[in-house]
Amino acid sequence: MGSMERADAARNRTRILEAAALLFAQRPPHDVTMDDIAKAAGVGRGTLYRRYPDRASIAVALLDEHERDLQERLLRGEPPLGPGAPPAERLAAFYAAMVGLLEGHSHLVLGSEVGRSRFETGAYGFWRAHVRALLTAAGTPGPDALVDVLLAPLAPEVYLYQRTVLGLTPERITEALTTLTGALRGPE
Amino acid sequence: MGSMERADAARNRTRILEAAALLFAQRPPHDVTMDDIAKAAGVGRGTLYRRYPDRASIAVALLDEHERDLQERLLRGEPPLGPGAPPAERLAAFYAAMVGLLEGHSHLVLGSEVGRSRFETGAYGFWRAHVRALLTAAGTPGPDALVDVLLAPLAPEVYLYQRTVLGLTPERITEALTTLTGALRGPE
DNA sequence: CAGATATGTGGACACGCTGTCCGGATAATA
DNA sequence: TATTATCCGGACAGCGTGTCCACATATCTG
Repeated sequence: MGSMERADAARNRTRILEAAALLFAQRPPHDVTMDDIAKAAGVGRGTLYRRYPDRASIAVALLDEHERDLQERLLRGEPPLGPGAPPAERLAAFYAAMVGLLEGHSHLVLGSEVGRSRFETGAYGFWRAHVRALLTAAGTPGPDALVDVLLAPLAPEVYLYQRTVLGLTPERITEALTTLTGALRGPE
Repeated sequence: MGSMERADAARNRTRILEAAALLFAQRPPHDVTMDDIAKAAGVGRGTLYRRYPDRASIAVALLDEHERDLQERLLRGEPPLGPGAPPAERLAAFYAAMVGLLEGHSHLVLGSEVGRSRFETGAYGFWRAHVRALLTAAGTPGPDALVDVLLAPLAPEVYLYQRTVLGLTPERITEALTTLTGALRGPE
Protein backbone atom coordinates (compact mmCIF):
# COMPACT_ATOMS: atom_id res chain seq x y z
CA MET A 1 0.00 0.00 0.00
CA GLY A 2 1.31 3.43 -0.93
CA SER A 3 -0.18 5.19 2.05
CA MET A 4 3.32 6.28 3.07
CA GLU A 5 4.45 9.53 1.43
CA ARG A 6 7.87 9.46 -0.09
CA ALA A 7 10.48 11.65 1.59
CA ASP A 8 11.23 13.81 -1.47
CA ALA A 9 7.52 14.27 -2.14
CA ALA A 10 6.93 15.54 1.40
CA ARG A 11 9.88 17.89 1.13
CA ASN A 12 8.56 19.29 -2.12
CA ARG A 13 5.09 19.78 -0.72
CA THR A 14 6.34 21.98 2.11
CA ARG A 15 8.52 23.87 -0.35
CA ILE A 16 5.54 24.54 -2.59
CA LEU A 17 3.37 25.69 0.29
CA GLU A 18 6.05 28.00 1.65
CA ALA A 19 6.80 29.51 -1.73
CA ALA A 20 3.12 29.99 -2.49
CA ALA A 21 2.47 31.64 0.86
CA LEU A 22 5.26 34.12 0.13
CA LEU A 23 4.04 34.90 -3.37
CA PHE A 24 0.40 35.28 -2.35
CA ALA A 25 1.49 37.76 0.30
CA GLN A 26 3.41 39.83 -2.25
CA ARG A 27 1.03 40.27 -5.16
CA PRO A 28 -2.65 39.80 -6.01
CA PRO A 29 -3.57 36.15 -6.57
CA HIS A 30 -4.28 36.54 -10.25
CA ASP A 31 -0.76 37.77 -10.89
CA VAL A 32 0.74 34.66 -9.32
CA THR A 33 1.07 32.04 -12.04
CA MET A 34 1.52 28.33 -11.47
CA ASP A 35 4.87 28.76 -13.16
CA ASP A 36 5.92 31.38 -10.62
CA ILE A 37 5.09 29.05 -7.76
CA ALA A 38 6.95 26.17 -9.38
CA LYS A 39 9.99 28.35 -10.02
CA ALA A 40 9.99 29.79 -6.51
CA ALA A 41 9.66 26.35 -4.99
CA GLY A 42 12.45 24.99 -7.16
CA VAL A 43 10.12 22.41 -8.63
CA GLY A 44 8.91 21.48 -12.11
CA ARG A 45 5.47 22.22 -13.47
CA GLY A 46 4.44 18.59 -13.49
CA THR A 47 5.29 18.17 -9.84
CA LEU A 48 3.17 21.17 -8.94
CA TYR A 49 0.17 20.07 -10.97
CA ARG A 50 0.38 16.54 -9.58
CA ARG A 51 -0.60 17.76 -6.15
CA TYR A 52 -2.49 21.00 -6.81
CA PRO A 53 -4.58 21.31 -9.97
CA ASP A 54 -4.89 25.09 -9.65
CA ARG A 55 -4.06 28.16 -7.55
CA ALA A 56 -7.25 27.86 -5.57
CA SER A 57 -6.36 24.44 -4.16
CA ILE A 58 -3.02 25.77 -2.94
CA ALA A 59 -4.65 28.71 -1.21
CA VAL A 60 -7.20 26.38 0.33
CA ALA A 61 -4.42 24.16 1.66
CA LEU A 62 -2.71 27.17 3.20
CA LEU A 63 -5.94 28.42 4.67
CA ASP A 64 -7.17 25.11 5.93
CA GLU A 65 -5.71 25.03 9.40
CA HIS A 66 -6.78 28.56 10.28
CA GLU A 67 -10.34 27.91 9.16
CA ARG A 68 -10.53 24.60 10.97
CA ASP A 69 -9.40 26.28 14.15
CA LEU A 70 -12.18 28.84 14.01
CA GLN A 71 -14.73 26.23 13.04
CA GLU A 72 -13.72 24.18 16.05
CA ARG A 73 -14.13 27.15 18.37
CA LEU A 74 -17.56 27.90 16.93
CA LEU A 75 -18.74 24.37 17.57
CA ARG A 76 -17.14 23.58 20.91
CA GLY A 77 -15.34 26.68 22.16
CA GLU A 78 -16.12 29.06 24.97
CA PRO A 79 -19.03 31.50 24.73
CA PRO A 80 -19.75 33.92 23.24
CA LEU A 81 -18.05 32.36 20.21
CA GLY A 82 -19.10 28.83 21.14
CA PRO A 83 -22.50 27.61 22.36
CA GLY A 84 -24.09 29.15 25.43
CA ALA A 85 -24.44 32.85 24.68
CA PRO A 86 -27.49 34.58 23.14
CA PRO A 87 -27.57 34.40 19.29
CA ALA A 88 -26.96 38.11 18.80
CA GLU A 89 -23.82 37.97 20.94
CA ARG A 90 -22.62 34.84 19.21
CA LEU A 91 -23.09 36.52 15.84
CA ALA A 92 -21.11 39.55 17.01
CA ALA A 93 -18.35 37.25 18.24
CA PHE A 94 -18.39 35.42 14.92
CA TYR A 95 -17.99 38.70 13.06
CA ALA A 96 -15.08 39.70 15.25
CA ALA A 97 -13.39 36.35 14.73
CA MET A 98 -13.88 36.53 10.97
CA VAL A 99 -12.36 40.00 10.91
CA GLY A 100 -9.38 38.52 12.73
CA LEU A 101 -9.10 35.77 10.16
CA LEU A 102 -9.45 38.20 7.27
CA GLU A 103 -6.92 40.53 8.82
CA GLY A 104 -4.31 37.80 8.79
CA HIS A 105 -5.20 35.91 5.65
CA SER A 106 -7.46 37.94 3.40
CA HIS A 107 -5.11 37.47 0.46
CA LEU A 108 -5.36 33.72 0.90
CA VAL A 109 -9.13 33.84 1.12
CA LEU A 110 -9.06 35.88 -2.05
CA GLY A 111 -6.71 33.39 -3.65
CA SER A 112 -8.93 30.48 -2.73
CA GLU A 113 -11.69 32.02 -4.81
CA VAL A 114 -9.75 32.43 -8.03
CA GLY A 115 -11.77 30.86 -10.80
CA ARG A 116 -14.47 29.32 -8.69
CA SER A 117 -17.28 31.15 -6.94
CA ARG A 118 -16.93 32.06 -3.30
CA PHE A 119 -20.04 30.06 -2.49
CA GLU A 120 -18.75 26.80 -3.87
CA THR A 121 -16.04 26.49 -1.24
CA GLY A 122 -16.61 24.20 1.68
CA ALA A 123 -15.79 26.92 4.16
CA TYR A 124 -18.66 29.12 2.99
CA GLY A 125 -21.07 26.25 3.61
CA PHE A 126 -19.85 26.03 7.16
CA TRP A 127 -20.19 29.75 7.90
CA ARG A 128 -23.60 29.67 6.30
CA ALA A 129 -24.83 26.76 8.42
CA HIS A 130 -23.53 28.43 11.56
CA VAL A 131 -25.18 31.80 10.98
CA ARG A 132 -28.37 30.16 9.83
CA ALA A 133 -28.53 28.20 13.08
CA LEU A 134 -28.09 31.45 15.02
CA LEU A 135 -30.93 33.07 13.08
CA THR A 136 -33.20 30.12 13.68
CA ALA A 137 -32.35 30.09 17.37
CA ALA A 138 -33.27 33.77 17.55
CA GLY A 139 -36.56 33.10 15.83
CA THR A 140 -35.75 35.44 12.94
CA PRO A 141 -38.27 35.10 10.10
CA GLY A 142 -37.03 33.99 6.68
CA PRO A 143 -33.49 33.02 7.68
CA ASP A 144 -32.63 31.52 4.29
CA ALA A 145 -32.59 34.86 2.51
CA LEU A 146 -30.96 36.72 5.36
CA VAL A 147 -27.99 34.39 5.87
CA ASP A 148 -26.14 35.34 2.71
CA VAL A 149 -26.98 38.99 3.22
CA LEU A 150 -25.29 38.87 6.62
CA LEU A 151 -22.33 36.95 5.23
CA ALA A 152 -21.80 39.17 2.19
CA PRO A 153 -19.76 41.89 3.98
CA LEU A 154 -17.19 39.23 4.87
CA ALA A 155 -16.20 38.78 1.24
CA PRO A 156 -12.42 39.32 1.06
CA GLU A 157 -12.77 41.96 -1.67
CA VAL A 158 -14.98 44.04 0.60
CA TYR A 159 -12.63 43.72 3.54
CA LEU A 160 -9.53 44.53 1.50
CA TYR A 161 -11.29 47.54 -0.02
CA GLN A 162 -12.19 48.85 3.41
CA ARG A 163 -8.71 48.26 4.80
CA THR A 164 -6.53 49.21 1.86
CA VAL A 165 -8.41 51.84 -0.10
CA LEU A 166 -10.49 53.42 2.64
CA GLY A 167 -7.86 52.93 5.32
CA LEU A 168 -10.33 51.77 7.95
CA THR A 169 -9.13 49.91 11.03
CA PRO A 170 -10.22 46.36 11.86
CA GLU A 171 -11.94 47.75 14.95
CA ARG A 172 -14.09 50.15 12.94
CA ILE A 173 -15.07 47.40 10.55
CA THR A 174 -15.96 45.04 13.39
CA GLU A 175 -18.03 47.80 14.90
CA ALA A 176 -19.96 48.30 11.67
CA LEU A 177 -20.54 44.56 11.35
CA THR A 178 -21.81 44.41 14.91
CA THR A 179 -24.51 46.87 13.88
CA LEU A 180 -25.93 44.12 11.67
CA THR A 181 -26.64 41.86 14.63
CA GLY A 182 -29.69 44.05 15.16
CA ALA A 183 -31.18 42.27 12.16
CA LEU A 184 -31.70 39.22 14.38
CA ARG A 185 -34.63 41.06 15.91
CA GLY A 186 -36.32 41.24 12.53
CA PRO A 187 -37.89 44.37 10.99
CA GLU A 188 -39.81 46.70 13.27
CA MET B 1 -13.24 68.24 -36.57
CA GLY B 2 -13.96 64.52 -36.45
CA SER B 3 -16.58 64.75 -33.75
CA MET B 4 -19.02 63.16 -36.20
CA GLU B 5 -19.08 59.37 -36.11
CA ARG B 6 -18.76 57.62 -39.41
CA ALA B 7 -21.82 55.70 -40.58
CA ASP B 8 -20.13 52.30 -40.79
CA ALA B 9 -18.57 52.82 -37.37
CA ALA B 10 -21.97 53.51 -35.82
CA ARG B 11 -23.48 50.46 -37.50
CA ASN B 12 -20.71 48.26 -36.19
CA ARG B 13 -21.05 49.64 -32.69
CA THR B 14 -24.69 48.67 -32.43
CA ARG B 15 -23.88 45.28 -33.94
CA ILE B 16 -21.22 44.71 -31.30
CA LEU B 17 -23.51 45.77 -28.47
CA GLU B 18 -26.36 43.56 -29.67
CA ALA B 19 -24.14 40.54 -30.14
CA ALA B 20 -22.50 41.04 -26.76
CA ALA B 21 -25.86 41.39 -25.01
CA LEU B 22 -26.95 38.09 -26.50
CA LEU B 23 -23.76 36.27 -25.55
CA PHE B 24 -23.68 37.64 -22.00
CA ALA B 25 -27.24 36.44 -21.51
CA GLN B 26 -26.33 32.95 -22.67
CA ARG B 27 -23.18 32.05 -20.75
CA PRO B 28 -21.12 33.28 -17.80
CA PRO B 29 -19.03 36.36 -18.67
CA HIS B 30 -15.70 34.60 -18.35
CA ASP B 31 -16.67 32.11 -21.05
CA VAL B 32 -17.40 34.89 -23.53
CA THR B 33 -14.18 35.71 -25.35
CA MET B 34 -13.50 38.87 -27.29
CA ASP B 35 -13.19 36.62 -30.32
CA ASP B 36 -16.70 35.28 -29.75
CA ILE B 37 -18.12 38.77 -29.64
CA ALA B 38 -16.24 39.81 -32.76
CA LYS B 39 -17.41 36.71 -34.63
CA ALA B 40 -21.02 37.10 -33.50
CA ALA B 41 -21.02 40.75 -34.52
CA GLY B 42 -19.47 39.97 -37.90
CA VAL B 43 -16.53 42.22 -37.11
CA GLY B 44 -12.78 41.81 -36.94
CA ARG B 45 -10.77 41.73 -33.71
CA GLY B 46 -9.11 45.05 -34.36
CA THR B 47 -12.45 46.79 -34.81
CA LEU B 48 -13.67 45.40 -31.53
CA TYR B 49 -10.56 46.40 -29.59
CA ARG B 50 -10.59 49.88 -31.08
CA ARG B 51 -13.77 50.74 -29.24
CA TYR B 52 -13.76 48.39 -26.25
CA PRO B 53 -10.43 47.40 -24.70
CA ASP B 54 -11.97 44.52 -22.74
CA ARG B 55 -15.18 42.68 -21.88
CA ALA B 56 -15.82 44.88 -18.89
CA SER B 57 -16.12 48.04 -20.96
CA ILE B 58 -18.70 46.38 -23.20
CA ALA B 59 -20.78 45.29 -20.22
CA VAL B 60 -20.52 48.77 -18.78
CA ALA B 61 -21.76 50.26 -22.04
CA LEU B 62 -24.73 47.88 -22.02
CA LEU B 63 -25.47 48.61 -18.40
CA ASP B 64 -25.03 52.31 -18.60
CA GLU B 65 -28.54 53.45 -19.47
CA HIS B 66 -30.20 51.31 -16.82
CA GLU B 67 -27.87 52.56 -14.13
CA ARG B 68 -28.26 56.16 -15.19
CA ASP B 69 -32.01 55.83 -15.00
CA LEU B 70 -31.89 54.61 -11.42
CA GLN B 71 -29.33 57.21 -10.47
CA GLU B 72 -31.58 59.90 -11.87
CA ARG B 73 -34.53 58.65 -9.85
CA LEU B 74 -32.43 58.57 -6.69
CA LEU B 75 -31.39 62.17 -7.15
CA ARG B 76 -34.55 63.77 -8.44
CA GLY B 77 -37.33 61.15 -8.46
CA GLU B 78 -40.41 60.73 -6.31
CA PRO B 79 -40.09 59.64 -2.66
CA PRO B 80 -39.39 57.22 -1.14
CA LEU B 81 -36.72 56.56 -3.78
CA GLY B 82 -35.98 60.22 -4.30
CA PRO B 83 -35.55 62.95 -1.69
CA GLY B 84 -38.29 63.63 0.84
CA ALA B 85 -38.81 60.38 2.71
CA PRO B 86 -37.06 59.31 5.95
CA PRO B 87 -33.61 57.78 5.41
CA ALA B 88 -34.66 54.26 6.45
CA GLU B 89 -37.49 54.24 3.92
CA ARG B 90 -35.27 55.64 1.21
CA LEU B 91 -32.72 52.91 1.91
CA ALA B 92 -35.44 50.25 1.69
CA ALA B 93 -36.60 51.73 -1.61
CA PHE B 94 -33.03 51.77 -2.87
CA TYR B 95 -32.65 48.10 -2.00
CA ALA B 96 -35.87 47.25 -3.81
CA ALA B 97 -34.77 49.18 -6.88
CA MET B 98 -31.36 47.51 -6.89
CA VAL B 99 -33.01 44.10 -6.69
CA GLY B 100 -35.03 45.08 -9.71
CA LEU B 101 -31.90 46.12 -11.56
CA LEU B 102 -30.08 42.94 -10.57
CA GLU B 103 -33.07 40.83 -11.54
CA GLY B 104 -32.92 42.18 -15.06
CA HIS B 105 -29.21 42.63 -15.57
CA SER B 106 -27.21 40.71 -12.98
CA HIS B 107 -25.20 38.98 -15.68
CA LEU B 108 -24.21 42.35 -17.08
CA VAL B 109 -23.26 43.64 -13.65
CA LEU B 110 -21.20 40.50 -13.23
CA GLY B 111 -19.66 41.01 -16.66
CA SER B 112 -18.75 44.59 -15.86
CA GLU B 113 -16.59 43.34 -13.02
CA VAL B 114 -14.52 40.87 -15.00
CA GLY B 115 -10.88 41.62 -14.34
CA ARG B 116 -11.34 44.77 -12.34
CA SER B 117 -12.60 45.03 -8.79
CA ARG B 118 -16.24 45.81 -8.18
CA PHE B 119 -15.27 48.90 -6.23
CA GLU B 120 -13.33 50.51 -9.04
CA THR B 121 -16.40 51.02 -11.19
CA GLY B 122 -18.00 54.42 -11.32
CA ALA B 123 -21.40 53.00 -10.46
CA TYR B 124 -20.21 51.67 -7.11
CA GLY B 125 -18.99 55.12 -6.18
CA PHE B 126 -22.44 56.51 -6.87
CA TRP B 127 -24.27 53.90 -4.80
CA ARG B 128 -21.75 54.43 -2.06
CA ALA B 129 -22.23 58.19 -1.98
CA HIS B 130 -25.99 57.80 -1.93
CA VAL B 131 -26.12 55.33 0.95
CA ARG B 132 -23.52 57.28 2.87
CA ALA B 133 -25.66 60.40 2.59
CA LEU B 134 -28.64 58.45 3.94
CA LEU B 135 -26.59 57.22 6.89
CA THR B 136 -25.37 60.71 7.65
CA ALA B 137 -28.89 62.11 7.41
CA ALA B 138 -30.04 59.48 9.91
CA GLY B 139 -27.22 60.40 12.26
CA THR B 140 -25.76 56.89 12.19
CA PRO B 141 -22.33 56.78 13.86
CA GLY B 142 -19.34 55.67 11.80
CA PRO B 143 -20.99 55.74 8.37
CA ASP B 144 -17.76 55.14 6.46
CA ALA B 145 -17.37 51.59 7.67
CA LEU B 146 -21.05 50.77 7.47
CA VAL B 147 -21.64 51.86 3.88
CA ASP B 148 -19.76 49.02 2.24
CA VAL B 149 -21.22 46.55 4.70
CA LEU B 150 -24.71 47.58 3.62
CA LEU B 151 -23.75 47.51 -0.05
CA ALA B 152 -22.02 44.13 0.06
CA PRO B 153 -25.19 42.00 -0.26
CA LEU B 154 -25.88 43.69 -3.60
CA ALA B 155 -22.84 42.07 -5.18
CA PRO B 156 -24.07 40.25 -8.30
CA GLU B 157 -22.48 36.97 -7.18
CA VAL B 158 -24.49 37.04 -3.99
CA TYR B 159 -27.72 37.81 -5.80
CA LEU B 160 -27.19 35.15 -8.44
CA TYR B 161 -26.34 32.60 -5.77
CA GLN B 162 -29.54 33.37 -3.88
CA ARG B 163 -31.66 33.28 -7.03
CA THR B 164 -30.09 30.41 -8.92
CA VAL B 165 -28.67 28.03 -6.35
CA LEU B 166 -30.99 28.69 -3.43
CA GLY B 167 -34.02 29.38 -5.60
CA LEU B 168 -35.13 32.39 -3.58
CA THR B 169 -37.60 34.88 -5.03
CA PRO B 170 -36.75 38.55 -5.56
CA GLU B 171 -39.42 39.39 -2.97
CA ARG B 172 -37.79 37.26 -0.28
CA ILE B 173 -34.40 38.79 -1.00
CA THR B 174 -35.80 42.31 -0.88
CA GLU B 175 -37.45 41.45 2.42
CA ALA B 176 -34.15 40.26 3.88
CA LEU B 177 -32.37 43.39 2.67
CA THR B 178 -35.06 45.56 4.22
CA THR B 179 -34.14 44.01 7.55
CA LEU B 180 -30.80 45.76 7.25
CA THR B 181 -32.39 49.20 7.29
CA GLY B 182 -32.65 48.71 11.05
CA ALA B 183 -28.90 49.35 11.11
CA LEU B 184 -29.65 53.03 10.52
CA ARG B 185 -30.72 53.23 14.13
CA GLY B 186 -27.24 52.15 15.20
CA PRO B 187 -26.45 49.44 17.77
CA GLU B 188 -28.69 49.26 20.83
C1' DC C 1 -18.08 64.32 -60.06
C1' DA C 2 -13.26 62.77 -59.47
C1' DG C 3 -9.14 63.08 -56.42
C1' DA C 4 -7.17 63.48 -51.89
C1' DT C 5 -7.17 62.38 -47.16
C1' DA C 6 -8.35 60.87 -42.87
C1' DT C 7 -10.48 57.36 -40.43
C1' DG C 8 -12.14 52.71 -39.79
C1' DT C 9 -11.45 47.81 -40.61
C1' DG C 10 -9.95 42.97 -40.10
C1' DG C 11 -6.85 39.39 -39.97
C1' DA C 12 -2.14 38.01 -38.93
C1' DC C 13 1.14 38.00 -35.32
C1' DA C 14 3.73 37.37 -30.94
C1' DC C 15 3.25 36.65 -26.27
C1' DG C 16 1.93 34.47 -21.83
C1' DC C 17 -0.63 31.06 -19.18
C1' DT C 18 -2.74 26.63 -18.73
C1' DG C 19 -2.88 21.77 -18.31
C1' DT C 20 -0.98 17.29 -20.06
C1' DC C 21 2.35 13.79 -21.04
C1' DC C 22 6.26 10.78 -20.90
C1' DG C 23 11.28 9.63 -20.58
C1' DG C 24 14.38 9.77 -16.92
C1' DA C 25 15.58 9.89 -11.93
C1' DT C 26 15.09 8.39 -7.31
C1' DA C 27 13.31 6.36 -3.00
C1' DA C 28 11.71 2.14 -0.97
C1' DT C 29 12.31 -2.89 -0.61
C1' DA C 30 14.46 -7.40 -0.56
C1' DT D 1 23.05 -4.43 -5.17
C1' DA D 2 19.06 -5.31 -8.06
C1' DT D 3 14.25 -4.41 -8.72
C1' DT D 4 10.18 -1.88 -8.83
C1' DA D 5 6.91 1.49 -7.99
C1' DT D 6 6.56 6.18 -7.51
C1' DC D 7 7.88 10.78 -8.34
C1' DC D 8 10.02 14.56 -11.00
C1' DG D 9 10.46 18.13 -14.47
C1' DG D 10 10.76 20.02 -18.87
C1' DA D 11 8.69 19.87 -23.47
C1' DC D 12 4.48 20.46 -25.89
C1' DA D 13 -0.03 21.88 -27.80
C1' DG D 14 -4.03 24.69 -27.17
C1' DC D 15 -6.28 28.94 -26.03
C1' DG D 16 -7.07 33.82 -25.20
C1' DT D 17 -5.21 38.35 -25.24
C1' DG D 18 -3.73 42.63 -27.10
C1' DT D 19 -1.05 44.89 -30.92
C1' DC D 20 0.01 46.18 -35.52
C1' DC D 21 -0.32 47.45 -40.27
C1' DA D 22 -1.74 47.01 -45.10
C1' DC D 23 -6.12 47.73 -47.15
C1' DA D 24 -10.82 49.58 -47.74
C1' DT D 25 -14.08 53.13 -47.47
C1' DA D 26 -16.48 57.25 -45.86
C1' DT D 27 -15.93 62.15 -45.95
C1' DC D 28 -14.11 66.34 -47.69
C1' DT D 29 -12.33 69.46 -51.49
C1' DG D 30 -11.67 71.67 -55.99
